[in-house]
Amino acid sequence: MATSRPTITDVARVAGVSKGAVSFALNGKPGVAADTRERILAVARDLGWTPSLRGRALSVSRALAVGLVIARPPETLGADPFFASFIAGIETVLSVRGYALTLQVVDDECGEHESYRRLAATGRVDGVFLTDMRVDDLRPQLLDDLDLPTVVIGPADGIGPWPAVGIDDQPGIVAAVEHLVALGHRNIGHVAGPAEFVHGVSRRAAWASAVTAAGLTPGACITADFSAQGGADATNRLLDLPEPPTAIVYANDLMAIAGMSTAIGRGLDVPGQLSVTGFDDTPLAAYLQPALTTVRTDVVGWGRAAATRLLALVDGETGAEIDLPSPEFVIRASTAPPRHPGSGAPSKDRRGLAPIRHRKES
Amino acid sequence: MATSRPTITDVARVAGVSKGAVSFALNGKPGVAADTRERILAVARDLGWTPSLRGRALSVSRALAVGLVIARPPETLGADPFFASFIAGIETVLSVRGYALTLQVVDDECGEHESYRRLAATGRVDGVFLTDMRVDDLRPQLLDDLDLPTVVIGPADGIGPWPAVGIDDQPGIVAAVEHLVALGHRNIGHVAGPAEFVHGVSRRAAWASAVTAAGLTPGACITADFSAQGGADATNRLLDLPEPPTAIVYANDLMAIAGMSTAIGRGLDVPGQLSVTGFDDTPLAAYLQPALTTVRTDVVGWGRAAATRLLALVDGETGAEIDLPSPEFVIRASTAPPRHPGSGAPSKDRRGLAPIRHRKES
DNA sequence: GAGCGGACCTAAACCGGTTTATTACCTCTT
DNA sequence: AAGAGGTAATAAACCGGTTTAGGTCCGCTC
Repeated sequence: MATSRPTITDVARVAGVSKGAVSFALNGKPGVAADTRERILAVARDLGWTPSLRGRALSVSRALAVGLVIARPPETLGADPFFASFIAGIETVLSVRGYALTLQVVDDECGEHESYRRLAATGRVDGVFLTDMRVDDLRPQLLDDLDLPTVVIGPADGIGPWPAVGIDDQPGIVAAVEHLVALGHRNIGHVAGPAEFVHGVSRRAAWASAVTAAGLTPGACITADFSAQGGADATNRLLDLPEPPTAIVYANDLMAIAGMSTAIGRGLDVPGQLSVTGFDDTPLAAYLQPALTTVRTDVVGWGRAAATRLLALVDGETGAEIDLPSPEFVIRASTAPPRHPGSGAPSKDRRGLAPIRHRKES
Repeated sequence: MATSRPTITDVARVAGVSKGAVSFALNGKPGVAADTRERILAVARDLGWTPSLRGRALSVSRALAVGLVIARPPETLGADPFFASFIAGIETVLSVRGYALTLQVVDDECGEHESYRRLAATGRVDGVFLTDMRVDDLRPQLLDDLDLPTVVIGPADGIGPWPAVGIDDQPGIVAAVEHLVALGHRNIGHVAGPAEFVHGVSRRAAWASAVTAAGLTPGACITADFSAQGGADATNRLLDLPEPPTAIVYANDLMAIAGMSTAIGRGLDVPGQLSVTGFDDTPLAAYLQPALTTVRTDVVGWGRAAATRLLALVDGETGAEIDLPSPEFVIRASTAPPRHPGSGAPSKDRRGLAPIRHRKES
């Protein structure tokens, strides 16, 4: 059994100096002669000393960790590519600063508040990321009361005075609508996320205004829940309408894929009879049949930016606004000109022969 | 600005007793008279006292946190439903014990070792979960050397003496093969995960032995990388064979979905001309066209069991082996009897009319 | 040569808990 | 009445760092 790791006291004893001197030397602070500093560093290296996080955390009154609380049912969480990339981005920043990420996954909104309270009360983290912002979200106020530095993940507008790092959803949705309009679609529907979420309503608003801006009246819109089941149901309802849309803009990929499958299951040709766009660019999107036209955002960069901002806040700095690249619209095979009434029904084989219309494709 | 939280010293002062007495009272230890205990607890409640994790962690020489290091590219990570559910399961156990989960996401295997070393050296965690086990994995030995309690996530056999919590992959794959054989398939191919991963080789072995057990010779097997791209490529190679398989067992859903789309893109009818099975039961699987026949495991329960075992190890107990339910085979629409040469090509509409063969479907 | 300032280093306090050693006091034996 | 044994509570050490308050020695100034 390995004897426990050396402490700063061991280093001091071996080097023949005081604890304080060792601390100064190791942190590059003045008050230690050059040769003494060398000696101390050498001893620390020989002994294989590394600072104890616990000792340091207590001493500096910092947790040296930040928190991310995710309140989602595992089903929609598992199919969402966002968090994996986002966390990967966060880590790149945290790791070089010696910070760690504490993750909590809770069921409901109530558990989420409880989770934040406990993180704050026990001093487990120095700050948190706030995701899945809701309209009139109570959490920023809660975290303000708890004195916990917070970075809101999402666009800054409309959420009040709290610091936010986000990518504006709208250009992506607008690009999708404009693309569909250019293809000749005149009846463009939308499957929205829940109205309680900011990214649900903002994407819906972007769809509506882009359609209006094109001189068209918005088609039908059905609010779903970002889940596969929700996407499938919403699609059925849209296609059951007397005048079903010829194109549907979905608020995320998961619903888009389920919707696309639903349409195909009903015997429709996609994109011949129905064009479909998603949002997220799931790893799967490019490998579906037909490949999904969607909106891609630099989620890793987003995580990096959010972490940078949060650490700045923790350090007491205001932290400058960080600009993120706009989302990128990726055109694949799930969108095409609408089949005009009277034109013959193209065979399904058309899919394989669809002209390459990729504007960008990694 | 809220004055900082009350400490145990504050409670002691207000209650008119010593720090030690407060500590005893709060932890239910003997040596405190009943009425004194009452008084102390009342004061603590009034002051809104909560123990400082940092103070306690230093004092008991525990981090009160466990770690999970994930070494995967964000692309395959984002599309894998495993971790979301797994982490959700872990949390249910950790939260009631006051433990937290520290998550690290790293790029490569090298970064992973570095990550573990740092977690151990700084004392950031009391134990770790080990996922994505490789054949001849060096990590258990490393963690043994680092004196960090470890629970291997995966079947216990073949990984040496280390404690493991896992679900045996094999029954699921065997069920898939038997199902396909029962449908009349005689040439069953496999798209495997990388040979370096335990769950890659074990699923492959299960496929091979099940096919052999059925009195058939295993069809072609192509090793891919669990990614969508890999699944698509492997599928193309299988279908380019002189005698392509009539059914393919994929080692995970992501490859199965990409493979199924590839087949459809080549003009094949699924399941008419090619049956497909996956593994994982992604939230999307049930909503594809055709819906994917796959293997579902209780990943949340798995996470719970792993966390229970790890906390037991951290407490110095050996921790009993925990039995997990066998995976469940979910039959959907991507599997059907092979079309015999000479029989007419059924129309695609057949899909919608496929007989209900669901054995279990939530 | 007393006074001063700076460089270098030590002792000790501190962060907020837990735990051990010790003391005060009470009761029961013998 | 002295000693044993138990209970209730306190003081102090401890976990491993950081940081402040001093203290010593040195050269420099006037």
